[in-house]
Amino acid sequence: MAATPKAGAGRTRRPRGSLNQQVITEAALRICDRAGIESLTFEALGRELDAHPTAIYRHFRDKDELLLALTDALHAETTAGGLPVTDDWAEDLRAVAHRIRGAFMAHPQVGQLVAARTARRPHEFEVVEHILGCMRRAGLPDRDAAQCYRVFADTVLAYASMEAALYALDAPTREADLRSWRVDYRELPPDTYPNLAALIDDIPPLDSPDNFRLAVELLIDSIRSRAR
Amino acid sequence: MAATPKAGAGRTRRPRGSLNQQVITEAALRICDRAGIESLTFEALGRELDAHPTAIYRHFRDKDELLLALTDALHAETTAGGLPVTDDWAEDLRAVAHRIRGAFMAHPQVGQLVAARTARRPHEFEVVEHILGCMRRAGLPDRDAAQCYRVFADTVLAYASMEAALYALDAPTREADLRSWRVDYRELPPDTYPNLAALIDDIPPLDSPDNFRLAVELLIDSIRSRAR
DNA sequence: CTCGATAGTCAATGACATTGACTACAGGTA
DNA sequence: TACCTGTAGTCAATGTCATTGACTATCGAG
Repeated sequence: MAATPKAGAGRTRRPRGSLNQQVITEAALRICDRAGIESLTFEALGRELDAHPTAIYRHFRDKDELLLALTDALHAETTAGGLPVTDDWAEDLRAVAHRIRGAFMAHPQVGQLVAARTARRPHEFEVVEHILGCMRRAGLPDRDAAQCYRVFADTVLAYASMEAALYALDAPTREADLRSWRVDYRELPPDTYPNLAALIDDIPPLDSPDNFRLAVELLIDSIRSRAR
Repeated sequence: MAATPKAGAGRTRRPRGSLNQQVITEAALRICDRAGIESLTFEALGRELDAHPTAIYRHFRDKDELLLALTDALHAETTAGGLPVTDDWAEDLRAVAHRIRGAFMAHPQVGQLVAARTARRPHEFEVVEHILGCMRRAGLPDRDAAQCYRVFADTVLAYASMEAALYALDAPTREADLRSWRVDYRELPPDTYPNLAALIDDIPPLDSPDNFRLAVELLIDSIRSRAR
């Protein structure tokens, strides 16, 4: 029965204004979430949209441009509904950091792209403005506020993106990575690696959410003491 | 004149034991440094080694395994000659962080892979041991030392990898990314983005080496105060 | 000297992104 | 109403890759 031909089961040509960056981006996001970034092909997009694969090229110059749009969608999700501003700048920094990580982990297949493709897109403006505000409210002078913004923001992006990458690995590979810590590291000679031997049981797993939390706290603590 | 046929200009079959993971990895590194990661194809590797492209498959299961070997080579370069241990744990942490970044920036095409492919390989053991030692010398109790190790190491890897990714972009794309900050951000409405308008001139460029430096200092400062 | 294992070679194969030519349709104009 | 015209959607290549299975030369053990 209609063995999935070109563009929809015998369907007619796709109506004229029915494709745009928005619907294509959403379809791409669905494919990534469902089947992984390596399944995001023009072929698959065509199927998802019930359109001809190359119809995408009328809306994105190439695949890279589509990927950039996906990362921007993540930033949009971060700021959706507005970023909360309280009278506690540290709490606000914490909140925005975890919101960024949340968006990345909700779509890890896309989140892992952010570190590789640093492009700054429209939806990031709001995050920049927000974090800058926190730094000023912390009491940092302009120069320091600007520098700490850059470092805080980029550290959060880099860390969250790396965690997303781990989370995006297929199960067997990911398991092998984690196993390496649980097993291989325990078999090293204690006289060559004394610290490792002593602390191996205390080292948090690679995928513990506490790692990101601690990273953020360390940064905030430092910023606080610099503000004095 | 011998228009570069298959495996070397009419050369005979490659001698039997002449290929191994070592020489292949080195050839791959040369190709990445010279022409970029996207030029690292089996075809190109064959040319570089004067061997048949598929000869690689006798030494690496697939391309992913080769890429993993490349990231391990970076860790090897980090620890080459040993990591210096002084009586100042903070200085030692600083040194190892910048050494990691140095290796990544020396081979940015490979460095950008590390965040995406978190796999821990043999040559990283030494780095782990070293950083753990610093944390203990800082005076942190075991549990804290282990947690701070995890966060410090992963932050450094993630940040350095992200910087490598920016540095690995082709010149036009990279220039566009940087331009976005110098130009686009200046055209935003000041009433919607007051902090951005006020601090735009103080924000360090995306590619300033001071960013990484400051990130490391913030982490070290926090670790120091936790050790008390 | 013979055999067997295996490194190196070779010729497909199949998945993709990308391109250039083609077609149909919407909206404007006579 | 009929005729343009630009452009979104379609289609059929093309070229680049990684990967595979079969083939062959070579090394070392016996």
